[in-house]
Amino acid sequence: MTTTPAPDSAMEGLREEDYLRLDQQICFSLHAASRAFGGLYRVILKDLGLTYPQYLVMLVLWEHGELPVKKVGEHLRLDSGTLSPLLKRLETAGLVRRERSARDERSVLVGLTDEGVALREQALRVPRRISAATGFDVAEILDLRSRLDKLTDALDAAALEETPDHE
Amino acid sequence: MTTTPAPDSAMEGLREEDYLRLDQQICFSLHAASRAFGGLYRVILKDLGLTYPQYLVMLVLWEHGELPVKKVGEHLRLDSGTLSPLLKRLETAGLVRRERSARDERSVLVGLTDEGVALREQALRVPRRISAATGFDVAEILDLRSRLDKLTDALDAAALEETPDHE
DNA sequence: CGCCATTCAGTTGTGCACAATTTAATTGTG
DNA sequence: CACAATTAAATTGTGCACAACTGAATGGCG
Repeated sequence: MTTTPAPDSAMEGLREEDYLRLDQQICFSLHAASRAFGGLYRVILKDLGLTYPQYLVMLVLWEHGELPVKKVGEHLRLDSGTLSPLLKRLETAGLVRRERSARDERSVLVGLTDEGVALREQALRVPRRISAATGFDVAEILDLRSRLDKLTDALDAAALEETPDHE
Repeated sequence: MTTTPAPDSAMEGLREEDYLRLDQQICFSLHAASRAFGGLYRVILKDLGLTYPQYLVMLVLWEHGELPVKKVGEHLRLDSGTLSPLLKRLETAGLVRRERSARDERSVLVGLTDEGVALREQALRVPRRISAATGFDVAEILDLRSRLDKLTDALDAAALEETPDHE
């Protein structure tokens, strides 16, 4: 229980009740925004036959080519428990190919099939539609992105601190 | 993680390929931030025996008291498909009580048990820990919240436009 | 060299999100 | 009043997220 109090100058006058309401606001907002994004992607990606997380995996493969499952997971912050069934579905859909690495038999290399490579052409029109849907210009998007990344780093660090078996 | 690539002032000069990369950045960031938040809440809420979505439901009930399932769903943007099993688990945990409305037999009223009311005392210390973990002050949180809400509204409107059966 | 801790992918189990459907109650309209 | 349309909750089915665990392969170290 070694929580750093982080004395915020502006929070002095707030009671715990106010915190509870403020907290409600921020977690509601983030939760809602995340799901709204997922909802729009769901509609737009329906033509491609991809879900939102599947689209993220395809983006990684389009950019980096063949990768071991581990590396894909590092790019997306996902573990094998999520990726294994997801990749199996992409393989069933014919977009992705999986094979054991010869160099390291523990590792499985994930690569694109011809069909997977071809799908990139369809995907190229997705970002413009998403971008237009946000109503934000590039500067706003970049600014929001940097704030979210900063938030993510802080939250990850804090979660690590809070974890009981953290020595 | 990676630094901002070529912060061009306008979208004019961007090709579709650039869009695809930019898009990757923003959807990665939002996805990651959302899950980082979930991860921290998971750690902090473990003491209370609540998941993050369950905590959101409890916040609504602490603030508004007894409500029909429909109203809870409106506050959280969730439907009965998500809420029914979630509320059943809260009921099993002894925090929540469900009963058919006498006025409208279709409706089910969700209320807090004594135990559910009592849990609020434990929950009061959660927001301060979350807030401290973000490393953001109140002004930053409020600013981020308003941007996210604006984004959510835009995305919802766009998803509606994109829906095929939208007249 | 041989053993053991580590690493990687996969599996299992729990819970959330959401679409589509089902059932029952209510409301609106002729 | 009767009956069709609507509404509320629950159920079913798919997919994602993550913790905990399994099993196989690897690499380090005595």
